[in-house]
Amino acid sequence: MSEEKSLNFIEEIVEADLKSGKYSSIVTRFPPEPNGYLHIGHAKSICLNFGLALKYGGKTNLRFDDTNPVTEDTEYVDSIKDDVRWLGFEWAEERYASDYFEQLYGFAVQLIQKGLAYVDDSTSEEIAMQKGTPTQPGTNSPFRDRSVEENMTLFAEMRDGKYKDGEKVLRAKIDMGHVNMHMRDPIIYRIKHAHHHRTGDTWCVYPMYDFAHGQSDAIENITHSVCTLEFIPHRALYEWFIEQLGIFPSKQYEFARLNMTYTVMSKRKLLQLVNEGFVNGWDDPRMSTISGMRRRGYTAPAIREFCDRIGIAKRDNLIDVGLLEFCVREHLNKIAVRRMVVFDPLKVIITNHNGETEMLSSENNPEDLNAGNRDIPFSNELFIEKDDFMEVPSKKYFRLAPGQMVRLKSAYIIRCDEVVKDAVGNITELHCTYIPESKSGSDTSGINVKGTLHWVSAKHAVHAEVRLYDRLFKVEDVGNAEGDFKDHINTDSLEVIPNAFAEPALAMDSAEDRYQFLRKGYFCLDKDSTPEKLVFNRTVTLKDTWAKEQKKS
RNA sequence: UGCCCGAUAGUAUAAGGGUAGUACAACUGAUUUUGGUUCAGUAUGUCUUGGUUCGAAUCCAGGUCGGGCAACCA
Repeated sequence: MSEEKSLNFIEEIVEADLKSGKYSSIVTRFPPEPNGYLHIGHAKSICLNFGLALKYGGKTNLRFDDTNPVTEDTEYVDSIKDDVRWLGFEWAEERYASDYFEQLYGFAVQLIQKGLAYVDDSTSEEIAMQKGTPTQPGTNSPFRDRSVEENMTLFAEMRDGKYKDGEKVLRAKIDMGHVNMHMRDPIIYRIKHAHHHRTGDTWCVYPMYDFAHGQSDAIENITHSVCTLEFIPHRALYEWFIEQLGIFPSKQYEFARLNMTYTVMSKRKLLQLVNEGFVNGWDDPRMSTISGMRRRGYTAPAIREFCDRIGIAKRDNLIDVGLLEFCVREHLNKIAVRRMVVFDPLKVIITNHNGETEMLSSENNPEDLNAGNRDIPFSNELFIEKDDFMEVPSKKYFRLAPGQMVRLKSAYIIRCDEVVKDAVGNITELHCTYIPESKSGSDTSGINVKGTLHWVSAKHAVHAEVRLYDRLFKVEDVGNAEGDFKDHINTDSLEVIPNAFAEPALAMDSAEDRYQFLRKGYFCLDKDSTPEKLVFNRTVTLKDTWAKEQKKS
C-alpha cells in the first residue's frame, strides 16, 4: 500500500508550513460570488480547498464574496450551497463578506487616519486617465492630498447617503507610479444605492473586492487563500492592506483555472446561454454547471475523481472533456443497473415460438453480482434496434443479417429467415426462428455466435422518452476560437427520442438509480419524468469501438 | 515596449543534480452472452542557445513562444 502520490505545489507549501511549525493546522475557504451557478471549474477549486483541509487536518469555510449588490442574489446562494453539499463537502462555517461590512468600514477609517486613503471626487473616466498604462506611470489625483479630517468627514457623508452613485470614491493612497497597476491608488469603496441581498438598505457604500477579500481571509484566520492565476497582480495589494491594517497574515496562492474542450466556463457566457435560450436553464444537462452535470447523471464521486486526476499547476491548460467522461463511465460501470431499451425499433417475429410469455432472468450488473437479477419477459414478437440488422452486411458486421444468427442477451440464439418489406421496399419486420436449446444459462446448442443484441418483448414493452445529449460546441477550444463563442454552438446537441421501448423492469425503479441501457450508454431519470411518462437523460455513451471501426472505412 | 506568470508525448500531470514516469486519448492483440468491462502490449515528450557539473527536465544567463496586467466586477 505504498501509494506515493506526488504532491501538487500547494500541498507542498502546506506541508512545509506545517513542518516548520508556522501553523499547526490550516484553514482554507471557498469564496464564490453569488452571481451565478457553480461550474466544473469551481468544482476544481472546491475539491482543492476542501481537499486540503481534509488531507492536512483543518477546516474550510464557505464564504460568499457578496460585495456587489447589483449582481448578487439569494437564488445563487442557495444553488451554490446545494452544489457544494452535493459534491460531498461540508464547510466549517458559512460566512459572507457582508457579515464584515462594519468591520471593513472600520478598516477604511483606519487607513484614512493613517493618511493612507482619501476621498476622490474624480469621475471614473478621470480616474482611468490618472491610472496611466502598463508602460507609463500614472498621475496623482487633484484630491489626493485632502486632509485626514476632510477625508473623515467626506467618507462619513458617503456612508450617510449624502452623495449619488459615482460622485465620490475612497481610494488607497499608495503610488501612482507603481509598476503594478493595482497599486496605483486603487478604489476601495464606491457608492451604490442598491438593495443588498442580505444587508438590505443598510449600506450605500460597498467595499471593492481588493478591500474585502484579504481582510475577510484575515478575519477568518485563513492560512492558505487559494485563488486563480488572474489574481496574481492583486497579491501585492492583498499583502499591503494586511500589513497596513496589522491583521492576520493570510497568504494568497494562485493556480491555473480549469479549461475544458468543447465547453465554456465563464459565468458571463453561461448566463448568456441561459438568457438567450440556447439551453433550458442553468441546470440544462448540456451545461458545464454542477447542477447541469448532476441533472445529466454525472456522479459526485466521478467529478471528484476528475478533479483529482487533472492536477493543480500554474500553466494554462485545456483538459480533454473525454477525461471527465472517462471518470463518469468508470464510476457508472460499477454502480449502474443494466436494462434493455430499444430506441429505433425493428419488429422481429419468432415464427417457431407459441407466443406464450416466458420469464427470463438477467443480471442487474455483471460488475457487481450483489446487485442481483431481474426478470425479463420473452415472447414471439420482439423489437430489436434497426441498426442491428443489415440486409447486406459489411465485412466485420456481426449482428443480424439474412441467414445469420445472433444471441439475444439473456435469451436465445435466433436466425433470420426472412425479411419482410412494404410496398416501397422499407423493411417492416424480420421473421426469425429461435433455437430452444440455446437458452441463456443452459445452452446445449453448441452454437457460437459473435454478436449479442439487446431486445424487448413488444407486448410487454413500456414507453419512455429518451434525451440524447452531445457536446454543446463544435470546436475544441471555444475560448480561443474565431468570432463570437455562440457562432460555434452545436445545434444538434439535443436529440429527443419520444418513444423508446423499454423492458418493464425500468418502470419500477427509483429516481436515484443510474442505468446502463445495454449497448447504448448510461442514463438517469430526468426531473421531467412522471409515472405516466418516463423521461431519461443520456449521461454518457458507452465507449464505441464499432463506431470507430466504421469511421475508418 | 514596462512588469508578472508559465513552457515535459495529442491532452494533462510527475521526476526537486543521477534510468524521463503515470493517466486520458491513439494503435495491436487476448478475454467477453454488452463491438461495454477486464487484461497484455506498442508508439509518441523535456521550447531554444550557451554556461556550471563526472552528470541538467531540474541550477545560472540570453533568446523564443504562450498567457496576464489600465472595470466605481469578482
